[in-house]
Amino acid sequence: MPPDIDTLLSGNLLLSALRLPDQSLLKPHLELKDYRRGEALFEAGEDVSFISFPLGQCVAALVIGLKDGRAVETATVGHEGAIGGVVSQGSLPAFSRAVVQVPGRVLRIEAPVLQQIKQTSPGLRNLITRYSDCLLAQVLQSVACNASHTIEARCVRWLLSLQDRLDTNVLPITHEVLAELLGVQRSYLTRTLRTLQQQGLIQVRRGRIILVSRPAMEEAACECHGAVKRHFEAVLGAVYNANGTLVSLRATAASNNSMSQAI
Amino acid sequence: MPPDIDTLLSGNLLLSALRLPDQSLLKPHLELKDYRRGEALFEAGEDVSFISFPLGQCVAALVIGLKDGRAVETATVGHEGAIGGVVSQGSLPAFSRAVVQVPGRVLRIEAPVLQQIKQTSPGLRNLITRYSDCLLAQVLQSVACNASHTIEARCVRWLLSLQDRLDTNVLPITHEVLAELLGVQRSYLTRTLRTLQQQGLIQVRRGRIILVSRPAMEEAACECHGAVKRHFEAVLGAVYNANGTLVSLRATAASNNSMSQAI
DNA sequence: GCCCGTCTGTACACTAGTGCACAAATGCCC
DNA sequence: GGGCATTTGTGCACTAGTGTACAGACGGGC
Repeated sequence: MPPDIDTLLSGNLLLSALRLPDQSLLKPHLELKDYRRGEALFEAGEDVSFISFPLGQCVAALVIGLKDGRAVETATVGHEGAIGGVVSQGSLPAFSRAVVQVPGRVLRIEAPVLQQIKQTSPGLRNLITRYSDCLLAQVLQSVACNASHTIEARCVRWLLSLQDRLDTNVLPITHEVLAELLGVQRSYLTRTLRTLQQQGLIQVRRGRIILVSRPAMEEAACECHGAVKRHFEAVLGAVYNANGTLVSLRATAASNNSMSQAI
Repeated sequence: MPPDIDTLLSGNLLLSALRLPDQSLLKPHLELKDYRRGEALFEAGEDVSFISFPLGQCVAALVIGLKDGRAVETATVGHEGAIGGVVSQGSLPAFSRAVVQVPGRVLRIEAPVLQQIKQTSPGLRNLITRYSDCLLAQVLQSVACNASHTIEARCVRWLLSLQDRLDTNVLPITHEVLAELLGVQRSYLTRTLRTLQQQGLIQVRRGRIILVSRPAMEEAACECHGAVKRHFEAVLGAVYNANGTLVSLRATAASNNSMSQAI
């Protein structure tokens, strides 16, 4: 039995924030797709033909490949966002690779079709603009973070931000992969994770990391996690809550105003 | 004598890439403003009310302030671009601070007015979208760069990217300021600059750094400088050249196509 | 042409993180 | 329930970069 489209839409915070008429405009064009860990949504240099909205637990990342073969993560996108031509509006070559970190499903739409619909829907335009701004904020903060913070703090930040996008405290990732994403040495990361475990923040298992104490993690993380989250709340908080449904992203405080003009 | 508006427009590559009718739409709303080194265009958290187009040699930077008082540069903007609500389209709180690195003049326009004009001008919309994508690319690359490359390589990258925006090889910057922007220790940066001087790449003077051999610098820089530049050329190359005037940004190769749909 | 604040050079002890090699453990598959 | 690939743990030598302190040099302002 094919899943109900409305149920699917509700798996992504952006899509479910749209008013019903806007949702209706999109529905006929949305396509459901399953991704496995490691699969690429698009490659650097390719024209981006689809914009994808991760559903539920699915998490993808924007990754920059370097000459020496490393591939560093630059942004994480889960059910709070969208990936693929969000800023460029499709039709331009992708600068980064998009790869699935946590497998799952996405709803995707052809970029030109989305552009078309945006012409007629201010709500959709507004929503995507707001998300673009948050995506940029996330990346800006990471530039400063990578220039300034220790691997330990960055690692904790990363774990928190993955958990924000899941609803479990068991994070499915190996040291190897995490080290690659952070752009650091695997052996050193193992030692860092050991330290965190000794401090009682996490439990390390083969292929997964279990968060034990979220408050202690937030203490140990660099400020960057909180800074980005606050920006999301300021810019998209009220939007996410607009339809009074899902209040995810583990809202810490009341969502800021500064966006009374609504969507 | 007030400077001729057309001469001013030609000082910014985005503005001068616009077709004449689009330029005419903007002209009545553009305001000329002078900035001194260190002045802020806007502060983090403020609503961004203006979008500014740096003219000639003027260079500004997006800067993220950290708790410990450091302030790391996340993006550089000169006469090839614009700064302030480029992605957010104004009307949202700024996530970063914008500060002038190299003094000069900008043409600025109120964000809501620009939004208004964008409604009626596909060329303007397209241009700003393209630039937004390049800005994002620049920042994405910096995330990976800061995670992976040595201070020496990053420093050389930074010097090159500043020179791209000036037309001189004398860069007006102190070790202190550059170290802050890169998020590194001043004393170590001094040593790094010494090394570069010994290798014959630069000359170090009080308050300025003189590039001696651009080819050697490009050799010593990390790949990031080139990667970002190629993306600018792919996405904006033909646009910058559209009016057949200024061909700046030290074009290395023929500008790529992939954007035949023009602006 | 001298003064003084700012900028640059350098020394030193120290820590964070690299790079590599290999051993040990886990857990999935049959 | 044993075998085996993958993942994790750890040892070690090394380098890059921090943090701090202070001396010296430059050059603009008077």
